[in-house]
Amino acid sequence: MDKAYQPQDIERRIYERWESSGAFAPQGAGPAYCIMLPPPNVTGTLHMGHAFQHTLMDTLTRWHRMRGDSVLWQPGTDHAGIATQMVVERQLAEEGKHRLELGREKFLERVWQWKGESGSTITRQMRRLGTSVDWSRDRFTMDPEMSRGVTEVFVRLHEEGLIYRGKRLVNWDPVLLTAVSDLEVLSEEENGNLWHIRYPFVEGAGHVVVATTRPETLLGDTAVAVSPDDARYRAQIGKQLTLPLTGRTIPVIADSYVDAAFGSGAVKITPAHDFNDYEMGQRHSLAQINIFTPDAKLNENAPERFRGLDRFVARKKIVAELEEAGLIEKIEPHKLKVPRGDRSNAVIEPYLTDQWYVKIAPLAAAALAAVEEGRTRFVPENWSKTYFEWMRNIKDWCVSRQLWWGHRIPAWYDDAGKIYVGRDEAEVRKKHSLGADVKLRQDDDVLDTWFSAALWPFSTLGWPDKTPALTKFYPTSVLVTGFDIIFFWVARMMMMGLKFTGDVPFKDVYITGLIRDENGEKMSKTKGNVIDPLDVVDGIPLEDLVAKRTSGLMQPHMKERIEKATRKQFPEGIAAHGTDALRFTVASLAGPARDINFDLGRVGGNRNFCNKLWNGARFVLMTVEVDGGGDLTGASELSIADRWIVSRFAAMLAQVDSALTGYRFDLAATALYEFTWYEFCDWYLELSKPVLQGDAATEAQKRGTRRTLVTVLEALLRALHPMMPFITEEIWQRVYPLVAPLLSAQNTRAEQKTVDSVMAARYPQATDYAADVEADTEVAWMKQFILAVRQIRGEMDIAPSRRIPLLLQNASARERTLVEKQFAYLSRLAGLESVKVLEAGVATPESATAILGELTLLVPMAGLIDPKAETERLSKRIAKNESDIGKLSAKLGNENFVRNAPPEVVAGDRARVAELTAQNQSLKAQLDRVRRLAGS
RNA sequence: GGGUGCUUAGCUCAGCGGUAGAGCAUCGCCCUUACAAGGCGAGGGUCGGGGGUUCGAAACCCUCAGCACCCACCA
Repeated sequence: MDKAYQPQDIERRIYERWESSGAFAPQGAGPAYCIMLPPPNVTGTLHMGHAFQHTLMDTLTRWHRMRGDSVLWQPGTDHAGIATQMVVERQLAEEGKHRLELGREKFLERVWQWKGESGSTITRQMRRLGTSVDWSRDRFTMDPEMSRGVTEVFVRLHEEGLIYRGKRLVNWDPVLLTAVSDLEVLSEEENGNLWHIRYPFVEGAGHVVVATTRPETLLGDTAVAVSPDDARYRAQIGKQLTLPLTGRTIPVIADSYVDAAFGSGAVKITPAHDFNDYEMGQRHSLAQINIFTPDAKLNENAPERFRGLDRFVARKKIVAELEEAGLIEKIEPHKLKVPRGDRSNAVIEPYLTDQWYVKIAPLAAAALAAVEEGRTRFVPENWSKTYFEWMRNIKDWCVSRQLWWGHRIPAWYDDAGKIYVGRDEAEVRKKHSLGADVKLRQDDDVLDTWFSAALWPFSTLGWPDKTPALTKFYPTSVLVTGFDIIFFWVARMMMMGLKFTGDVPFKDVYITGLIRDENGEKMSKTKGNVIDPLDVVDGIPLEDLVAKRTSGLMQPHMKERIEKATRKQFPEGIAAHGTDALRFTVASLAGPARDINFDLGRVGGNRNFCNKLWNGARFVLMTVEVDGGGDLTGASELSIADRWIVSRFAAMLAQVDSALTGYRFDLAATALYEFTWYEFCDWYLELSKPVLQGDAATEAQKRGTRRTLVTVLEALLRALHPMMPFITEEIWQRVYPLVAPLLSAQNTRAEQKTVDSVMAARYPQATDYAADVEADTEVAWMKQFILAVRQIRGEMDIAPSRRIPLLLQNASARERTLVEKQFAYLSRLAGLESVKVLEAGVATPESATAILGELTLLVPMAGLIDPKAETERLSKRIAKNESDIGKLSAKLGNENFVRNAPPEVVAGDRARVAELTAQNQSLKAQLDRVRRLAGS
């Protein structure tokens, strides 16, 4: 084995072997366990959020697989309608072309071509992360089988009256020229104005002042509304006003929606261009005058001089004309929420169009009930509140999009405009007895991408057919996803799943935090703070990183700032850390927090952890192979340290099990890390050396230790494997042959005599290993003993190579026995030359002192220790003890504490005070002696 | 306007009713044949402020402040 862990050599080779072995597909007859991979955009690339969530899913998948479950992790990609279409349109624009010139068919060819070129990027990247999905079942949302499910759902919902077509206001994106759903509109506060405009009365003098943020929509006004309770306007209700610039006459109406306290208390009503006004228009039977073209220019319903003007150009012109006519009362600066499309960033226009809607209330009711009844559980639990809140206020879902890339709506129109919905044209003709003479035209629109995504948990399993996979794996076990798509996706899968399968799509929804940069900022290309997970894995030189972050920026002026920040943050680029270090890091970041700040330093720490594991394994292999010749089957005897590490291992496994069961990947990672480094490497490997390297131990004792070394290591590799698949596989391949002859049948999967990969081995169970209280206690004492000596050595700057003599005072019978029995351990780990037990009353040389219970440890100072340094050390210790004694005594002096606290707590504190007091007594005596020495 | 989180060591985060923890960074001694990507020691926090419950609060309750996010039709 190399001296240091070199991940890049190992990872690719191992992944290829796993994949080609077919081990990612469901195996065996164990209970079904299934995770649906949230399908990434087929033309996208892997970002840190994917790396994070995929690691968690892979950890669960591998863990359950090793526990003997029949595991399906279903992969796939999403066609991502708008996003993908925009990319291809941009490519065309660079060639000076537009999709309308190409026509639908040619354009779609281009998109498929692009999908073919870039579609494998993300799946390739996923392989680098070790993702153990069942690639043989890979799906794409626009595969024929997936599309069949989409059509089926649409037709059935339509047959039940749960899909309808309606003309109403939708969120219209005037740049993309399509309707979008409520969720795809983001409202940000922006600076604007509140224009107070005078609308003169038709009869008589005077006017009503209306306040508006959108003066250009005045041209579509069909009323002015006031509050019925507003005394100022009571007399004007019912009167007619002259709508400026148009000469039209509109009425003053009363509606309780109007807030008398806002603006002027009078609101212009434009039913065709505002959601509230639309509803008020319905209540008062007002006309709807659409004044915009689809790309938000004024249309033929506007006075001629405004026609063809963009809405914002028209706004200026209208305000200018009003001002000229003396109709502007005042203009106030005003902050308002501006709705923008999440993809185009264009200001969204409420616009009257015909669209397809899903009637959501009946679907939502079932989805609400399922979570209320606990059939689906959110983890952490409080996300269910967010889900409830949205579900209770949900509105009908506009599912049609005026795009080309997506599932075309299965509806046909005849020349009279009559609509027929069916699985295909033939079915429609047959069902409605339409002869060949009737011309039918399919709806041009496609479905919202989230419509097909909503079917993912069952469409991927073969629905509408009743496939074995569907029966076995639905409902799936857990959905792992971010809170940002609870509404977009989770809620919709719940509704569709319940509707079409009668059961929830998943039992658990584990909501992860969102990965941000180290300052808590969202990672984005615009901010230039993106860290590509594969750059963390493979490393990237500074210049390449700068180039990557500053190329293709939407806002070129940010370039300089991004470059500067990048050079400052990564003066030497990013080092290669390997996949396992990245995976272990993101797993240990997966705590309950909602925002997760990605800290490269922690990946570095975990790369070191990999190296530690690597070298620990190297030690084990070297000692076992060299010393034992690999023969571990003979008679063996376990040392106290052997029994201890096994006992500790059992405790760690129990922790990991409960952590992973509760989706606390962070706690599982911590338990594994601490055991591996602090117990196995720091203590056990060191404790094994006196046994293996000396002549004192018998062959059986040596064999016992070698066996323990290698069997615990082998099981530890299995325990670590779900989070760190590559390094554990690489080491396991070398370790397993040594332990295979020793493993009982229960340690391999029942159906396999031997396994050729750690991913197919059985996950170690706490109950397979013996807890050993005696060993725990004894080793704990030895550790205390060794640490006490080490502390003196450390603080006195005694070189590690210098062996020192040690004297013991007040040793109890048990301590004498222990010291004698464990002398080899103690002397080796504490660097002792000798240990001498002093009888009571024997004079002691000047020494540095440590106290362990009753026992006093003395390191003679001659030639080793500076009396002044020892004075300081003792004083510090005494002061600390005194402060502790003070606190505890105060507590014990409170009779309420003594009366009410559990007896064991009180007794514990009392014992502690007694111990500290005794300790300080000897320390003080010692201090006096050393002081005299220092003074002389 | 509703709702949800967060505030613990210089930085990034665990702990969630009984003596303040980890990683990284810092300081000291060590190239002790598993590992210098390391070993052994050390320093560093009145757990955002205030109040309450309790024998005991970083943890539970109230309140204030700051930060972040989500939802909503105030023109």
